[in-house]
Amino acid sequence: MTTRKDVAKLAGVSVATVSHVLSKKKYVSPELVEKVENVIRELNYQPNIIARSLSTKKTHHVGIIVNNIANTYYSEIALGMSKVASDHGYTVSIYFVGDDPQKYATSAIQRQLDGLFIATNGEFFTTEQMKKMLSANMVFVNSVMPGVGSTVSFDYGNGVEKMMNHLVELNHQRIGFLCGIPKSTPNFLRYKSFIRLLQKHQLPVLEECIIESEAPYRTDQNDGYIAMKKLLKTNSRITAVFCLNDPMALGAMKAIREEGLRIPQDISVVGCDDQFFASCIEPALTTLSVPKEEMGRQAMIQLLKQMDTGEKDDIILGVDFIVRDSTGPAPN
Amino acid sequence: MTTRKDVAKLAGVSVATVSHVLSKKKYVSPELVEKVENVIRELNYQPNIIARSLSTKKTHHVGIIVNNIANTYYSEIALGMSKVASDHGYTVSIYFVGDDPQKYATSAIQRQLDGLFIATNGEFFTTEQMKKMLSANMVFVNSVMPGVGSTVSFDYGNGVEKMMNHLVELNHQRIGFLCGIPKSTPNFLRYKSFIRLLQKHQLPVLEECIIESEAPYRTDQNDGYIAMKKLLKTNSRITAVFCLNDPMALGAMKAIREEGLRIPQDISVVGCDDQFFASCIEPALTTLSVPKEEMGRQAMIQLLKQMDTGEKDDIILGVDFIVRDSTGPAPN
DNA sequence: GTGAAAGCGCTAACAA
DNA sequence: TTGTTAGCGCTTTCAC
Repeated sequence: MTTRKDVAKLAGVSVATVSHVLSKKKYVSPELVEKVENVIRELNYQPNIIARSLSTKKTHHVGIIVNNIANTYYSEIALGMSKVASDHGYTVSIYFVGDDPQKYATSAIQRQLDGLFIATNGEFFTTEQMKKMLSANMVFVNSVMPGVGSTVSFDYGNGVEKMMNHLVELNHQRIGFLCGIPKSTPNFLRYKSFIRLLQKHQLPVLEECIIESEAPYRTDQNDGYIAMKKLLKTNSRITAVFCLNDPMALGAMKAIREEGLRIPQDISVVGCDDQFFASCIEPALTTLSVPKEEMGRQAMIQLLKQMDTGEKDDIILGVDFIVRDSTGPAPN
Repeated sequence: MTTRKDVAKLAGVSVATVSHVLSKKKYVSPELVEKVENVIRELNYQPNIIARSLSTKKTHHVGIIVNNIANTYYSEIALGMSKVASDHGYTVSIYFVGDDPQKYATSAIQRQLDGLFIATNGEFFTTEQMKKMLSANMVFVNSVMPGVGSTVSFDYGNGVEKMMNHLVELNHQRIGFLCGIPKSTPNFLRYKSFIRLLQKHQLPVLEECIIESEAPYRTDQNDGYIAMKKLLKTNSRITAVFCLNDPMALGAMKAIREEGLRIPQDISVVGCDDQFFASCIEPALTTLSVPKEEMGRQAMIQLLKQMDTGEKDDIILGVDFIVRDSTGPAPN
């Protein structure tokens, strides 16, 4: 490994001078600059970021904690983050929420991460743990965690409202919700909005038609399938079902078909997220569309700002409602 | 930040002793061990990995270069890697193949990554670049890159063989292939096997029915849709189509439906990867199933081995063929 | 303008 | 058995 010392020796200058031309923070005579730059090129010298980090106490390394990177919802968010991060010289590491939250917290501290994104759908860390995690440093949150750091979130409330208007227009009255995670999850906007809007439209809140999945709450197609089977077994004669996300909707559609019911003639299905397959399946899925990559981008931008100025913000990103073919008029 | 020095002072021992109890490599009297451990707990001391790395020249940090993490194919591989990595105290950072391969190479060097996985479907780096990348260190490859590092790959050849047997049994003779990436891609096993097996079964190689996508080769549902439209326009009267992956198959199915054709009565469709949606869509997709998470796991295991012993291996993972409802007898 | 040197937190060889 | 100390490669202050 070639170090700054090697460069200095070959260029006949001091190590400090090499640093100065590298950082461009101090004036160095053009002759030396050139000489040093030549040697750097010649030796193909690459500064050691680890050493720099130790000295500056800035690692330019951030982490993102996600539920399940194999879910495109999270991976697209991660993609957005990575793009912005990369443009700013940051490296991003991925931590999967697995067994032990403490483990990630520990690693994040020991690695001296400059920042951390929390992109999970539950409350995996307590505020206390969070604060400790980066010793009062910047922490990013996607699901809301007041006071700890900036937040970037989707305006699900608004999205759910548009969806409910749509369903009501189509005369749906008995509407189920495959909510995936526990109703009691803090800041569970989709759930809260769902209830609020049922009430607003004076529709019944059918408790037995709001189906939570079992831990570990994968909220994937399989959870959706199971939940929908359960919902159909209740015999509640719902005419429409809202699903936490598109994979769950996909599973739900399968369950519906297996019962010999048609979509949307017998049951309308609404998903959430507008994942890549939503427009391709048959029938194409009506869904809420959230700007996932943009969220990742915004999150990283907020992190950068927070690291720079200490300012914390709460960003809310708009949600679109996309009507496709999986919703139709309620049957009589 | 509390350092080892703080611990030493409070415990009334030397910094070395603290290290010794931490590393457990040297005997320390039980009394001191306890004293030190108490102080560590009291101060909530966390060793600084950055500093350790600088000293040991091991970062316990690996990188993975992927095409598109938003593709579950890659994200599941990443998941497998991460799990094993995490179990061994490694952190994994993700690099997205974007504009500039050089950029990742540089970052990997400067960050002193211990290892690097290359999980892309093209030849983004030359062997030369690779070698330089980690100064003859361990590099992992998913698509084959002889001599540079260990490889882990899927036995696509075998999978394609099973698939072709299936199609031939169903009397398909004119078979298309949405191959996504250029046919000329090195080690393009699926393509090579496809050709080989057509010949083996004495079926025609319909050049105009092997559709490459356009750069940047996203090989997603949209590429599949476009490619299938193109294929149908050739009027080649194919009765079956093999797709590079499941998302492309999904797009292809949409294109087929739009032309008023039925699956599988008019055209049989085969995907590849067995992604999560394959079994849920209608008709359920016949596809090659590859153990993605297992591949990630194996890759990390190989990396660990390579870092430990220097041994390089070539692992080949089996591929299953899963018959579902998107394939049926060829029409007359 | 340039360079010497202290220090970032930790490891590990060597002393005591 | 425990402690001293010289690095690891880089930054940065402060002399010269």
